[in-house]
Amino acid sequence: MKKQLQKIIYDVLLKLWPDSVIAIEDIELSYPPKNFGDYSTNIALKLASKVKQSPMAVADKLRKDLMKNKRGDFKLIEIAKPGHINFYLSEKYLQDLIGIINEQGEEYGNSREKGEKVMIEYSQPNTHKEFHIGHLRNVSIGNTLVNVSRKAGYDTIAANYIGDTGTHVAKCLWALNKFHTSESFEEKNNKAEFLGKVYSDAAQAIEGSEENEKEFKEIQKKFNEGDSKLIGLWKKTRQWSLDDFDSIYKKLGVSFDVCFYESEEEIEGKKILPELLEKKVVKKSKGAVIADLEQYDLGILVLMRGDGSVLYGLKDIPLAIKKFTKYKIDRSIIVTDIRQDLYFQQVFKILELLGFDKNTIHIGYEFVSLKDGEEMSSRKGNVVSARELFSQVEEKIKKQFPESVDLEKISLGAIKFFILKQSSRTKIELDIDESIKINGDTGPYVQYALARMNGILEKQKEIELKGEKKIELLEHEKELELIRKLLKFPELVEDIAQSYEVHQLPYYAIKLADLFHSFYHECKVLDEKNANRSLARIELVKAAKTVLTETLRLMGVSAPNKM
RNA sequence: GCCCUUGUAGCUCAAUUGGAUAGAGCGCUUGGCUUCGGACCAAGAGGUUGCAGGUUCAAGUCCUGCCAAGGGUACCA
Repeated sequence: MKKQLQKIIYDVLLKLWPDSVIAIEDIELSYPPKNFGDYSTNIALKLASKVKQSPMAVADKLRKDLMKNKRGDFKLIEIAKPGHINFYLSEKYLQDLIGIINEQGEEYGNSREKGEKVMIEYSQPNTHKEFHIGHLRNVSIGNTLVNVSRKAGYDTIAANYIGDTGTHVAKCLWALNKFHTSESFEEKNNKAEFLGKVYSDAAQAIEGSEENEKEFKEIQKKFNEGDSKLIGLWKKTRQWSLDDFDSIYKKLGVSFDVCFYESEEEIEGKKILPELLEKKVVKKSKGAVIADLEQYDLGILVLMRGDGSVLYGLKDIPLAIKKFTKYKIDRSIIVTDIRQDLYFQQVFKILELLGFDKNTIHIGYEFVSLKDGEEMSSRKGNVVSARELFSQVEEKIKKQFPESVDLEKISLGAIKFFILKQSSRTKIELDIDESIKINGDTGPYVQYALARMNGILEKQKEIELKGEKKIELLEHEKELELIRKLLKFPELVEDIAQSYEVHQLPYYAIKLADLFHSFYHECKVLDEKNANRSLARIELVKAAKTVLTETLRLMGVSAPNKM
């Protein structure tokens, strides 16, 4: 609707003030406050000084011409102080939308193919470390972006990039050799959890002792040189972590189209280094290899240590190049912790200097900390693992609803909603008891709305409604408000694909659930005495169910049929 | 030191990216099931948007200064 309306306004502008016309995309349409219509434009305010008339005069002229072109979609076009033009959709337009939604089903809200290829890299867990609740924020955001991007018509590749090598791995290997025999760890039940523990113990042991540090450095050197025994241990333990990640992804309902590994990119990085030096994008300094980006106000990035070991940057560059050349993408999106923002600006600048001045975007989110304000750090060993969070929340929900059969769906819904609801700019201080709630603005609240819709649609099968479906009978304020919300869904998808602000999705879902609950209390759906209207209301419930289910799907949340 | 982000109701967060009367939930006060599921609904109280200036038809949003919190800033990722 938004786009059609833009076009209509544009045509009128063209006719009235051909000299002052602005680009069609610059005609802003917003959702006005309550009782000011469905759409609103401030174009008259913008145009007033250009055409040297008062905003209200401009608005009034526009309105008169718009009235002639409005067709049946709008019942009213008004102007309001200081120069807003407000559009009120007709009841018929809203009623007809229900038929459109029910016809399109889950495809409602899909945009046309945009012909643009996008890769979204997210998750990026480290092997040999615990998968903790901070990683959950990354996965929730990344997966939502992928789903939204696809729905908005972009050819989207979901990518993972696993940190399977580096200092943390060497530390873990050192500790495994020193403190554990192979028999002792072969029989562990949760091997990934065990590895995480070994890693944090190792980190602390090395920090506190020079002797340990020396030993570890030797192991690290041997590992980097390809010592066969260490490589064997690395391969085995690495697989434990990878298996663990797979099971977590499965539980979360996310999947990746491609998976990159740091151990592989490290080799590529070494290969590409001579070329980088030759092109003078990087240089040697103080024994290390650096990119001096001071002239761009981006400081200095170290790509290779003095001892010849490869740092993250030298792996990310060949990876980025691969994304653009091998996968032929037009836009590259990387989701990580906000603390890496400068780092990625540096990497993107280096890519630009190499001639890859493509569309590269870093989406940073603030980190998750624990309630006491202490930062989670797997090095310190004070992390709350994702699994621990799952089981604690499930337990909590089980206590509340002992009869529920879909604890997993409900608790995952609660967790993902809680995480996604906050804009990526805010820090999340997590207190499991306080944070993951089940009433109010939460996942379960929305799931409950869906369960009610299901309840109605199930019950409908048991009764006989003798009548004729008359969609024009939907004229109750609550019905129309609900439809108005459904109308906005496609525009929301399009918005998020542009702004990457995934938190709008849970807010939309909550508002939609809200309007449904409110409708539910005011309007009885199944009413044999009013069969015609009942049949129409069933169509509305179906449409609401479709849109709400689809909204949740974008967030990676599913809802139980019964709660 | 320099750079970035944040500061909105008692608490946790929104605000269509410069638009109209700054909105939700939790908590608090009150009301609602002989009814399609009360994990719900309806109503109320609660605000100098950190402080002070500036820009314009219009500022929570932009610019300047200050205060407070967090992060980044050459060998972590």
